[in-house]
Amino acid sequence: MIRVLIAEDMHMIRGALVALLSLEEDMEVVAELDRGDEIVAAALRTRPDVAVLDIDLPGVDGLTAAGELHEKLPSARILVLTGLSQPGVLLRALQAHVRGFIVKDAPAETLADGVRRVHAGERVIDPDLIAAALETGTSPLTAREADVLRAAESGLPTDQIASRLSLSSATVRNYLSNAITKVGAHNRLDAIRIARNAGWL
Amino acid sequence: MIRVLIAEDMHMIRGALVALLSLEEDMEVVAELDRGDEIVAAALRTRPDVAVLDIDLPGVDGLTAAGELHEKLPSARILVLTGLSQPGVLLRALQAHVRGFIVKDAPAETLADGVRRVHAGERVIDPDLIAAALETGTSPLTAREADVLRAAESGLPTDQIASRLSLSSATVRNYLSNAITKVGAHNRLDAIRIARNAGWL
DNA sequence: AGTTGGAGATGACAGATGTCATCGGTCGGT
DNA sequence: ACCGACCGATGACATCTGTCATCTCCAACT
Repeated sequence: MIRVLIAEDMHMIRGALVALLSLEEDMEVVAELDRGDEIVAAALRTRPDVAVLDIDLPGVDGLTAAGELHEKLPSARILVLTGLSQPGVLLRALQAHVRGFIVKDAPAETLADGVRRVHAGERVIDPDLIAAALETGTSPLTAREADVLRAAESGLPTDQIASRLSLSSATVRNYLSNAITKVGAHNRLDAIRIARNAGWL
Repeated sequence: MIRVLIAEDMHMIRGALVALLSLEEDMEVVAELDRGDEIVAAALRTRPDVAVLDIDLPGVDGLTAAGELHEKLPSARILVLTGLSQPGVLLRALQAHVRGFIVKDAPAETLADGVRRVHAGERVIDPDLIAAALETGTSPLTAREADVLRAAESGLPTDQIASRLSLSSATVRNYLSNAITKVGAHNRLDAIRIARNAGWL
């Protein structure tokens, strides 16, 4: 019997995924979470063999939780489940000792299959995603450039981004200019879109 | 036995929802779709009592499909399932003769329950969503203003938006300026974000 | 010890963006 | 026949953005 922990923020999807896994004879869902910051505690209590984590969770995101979980309970194999396929995210996931990476837009059987294979010690990663990740490569942005882009996302003008990050507004413009050039965009909006799709933010 | 059609683009989620509904004694999933433009044909073939439609589907979106379906097969009651809760979308849904509106972030039982109630002729709408919709009100944007905002979304500069819509670039700036003022934003990026969240695009 | 690269800043400049007043045309309502 | 609302356009203006050259400071390599 494979003991499974599952973390996914949308209740209905989570319920549905649990229903899906419960149909399998050799699996048992031992914990259901809707936030990232409860994962480690729940895992220590329920000792799952496999943890299925969504990436964007309230509290802390799935990848951060994955890193912590690997430290505190190395016996639990981690399988990440993600909606959008952002290549950059895959690299971060691998650094967090994630063993499997499945996109929600895959056939339903893939999940149970992935759980079994990860439990058996295999790595499970969508080949298309590997290709995309290699193509996209690692993020060209420095930490600050990424910070500024993230702040720009909410539509704030340059000077407000500056005060939020305690920077000079001229510096903010420089970072934005660098970021725009690096990702090959024409303006900040474009840059945000590109960086988001690549998973660099 | 309630005959259910289900349309949702992410395979795994769709599979999971089907698994969820199949657990109910009084329901039967008679059709599974992953695109909006196949909904009507599939419905005419399988004659479902209730159609569960996701909003953003490839082909045509769920609401457009809902309108068509209501015309071609009025006996099918429509239940819309959506991820983000964008108040503006609810209004469009009601105009498309949708009988129920459920967000994915609701307990799993809500779905089966919603299907049953819609089948019985009731309307099923999340109370929080109704409140949000009333607060947000109807879109303040004219058709063209919305067009321009949508075109601006991909990060194109003003003159390229203009040529794409066959407008003068000065006109584009006027529409953008109007839109920015109407939604209470400070620049185009801000306006896009606000309009998206409200479901006005 | 020297070099490289990131963080942070300044000043100058061109071009993009947002605002405003104003115009003409069309269409639906009263 | 008239009014109002939307579409489309122009010109002028102020401000915001994006680019570039240049500078300091600091940490990490070699």
